[in-house]
Amino acid sequence: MKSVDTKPSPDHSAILRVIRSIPVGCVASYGEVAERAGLPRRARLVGRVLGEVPPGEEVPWYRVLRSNGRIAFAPGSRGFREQVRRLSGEGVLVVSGRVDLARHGWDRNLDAVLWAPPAPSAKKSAAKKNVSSKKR
DNA sequence: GCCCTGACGTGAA
DNA sequence: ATTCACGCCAGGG
Repeated sequence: MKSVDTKPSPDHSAILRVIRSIPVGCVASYGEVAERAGLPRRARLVGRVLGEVPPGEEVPWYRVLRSNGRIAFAPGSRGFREQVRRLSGEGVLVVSGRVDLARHGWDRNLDAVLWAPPAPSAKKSAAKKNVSSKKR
């Protein structure tokens, strides 16, 4: 036997390693994963690798989304529903196939969360008595 | 080896 | 918010 074995590509394992390290309840974009794996601009490779991951592997593939927080699968498709289900199961809110990265993003800037942005509803209702009705 | 496709990303119109 | 054009790169035909 010379070289008929599988492909232990370092990039491949690096990507899986990063994905496996995404905390529960958090999500990351393909681009982020690629970057953290030392492969900047290789977002597509991340998608390809995930597609090759055999079922049964302990890889939280569902925590990986597009850079805009949208699920990569076509809405309504099998994978789409499965991903929504899994994310919801971890407490990640998914609205219209989309996740609020400022809230669940792994790479999110903590300032955005700790500083608490001004009430966006100040335009419609000029603060009646309940300043915050959503978030938290 | 060339061409097309794709679990992507970003900037511009 | 949407659509388009490009950039990137591994596979498959």
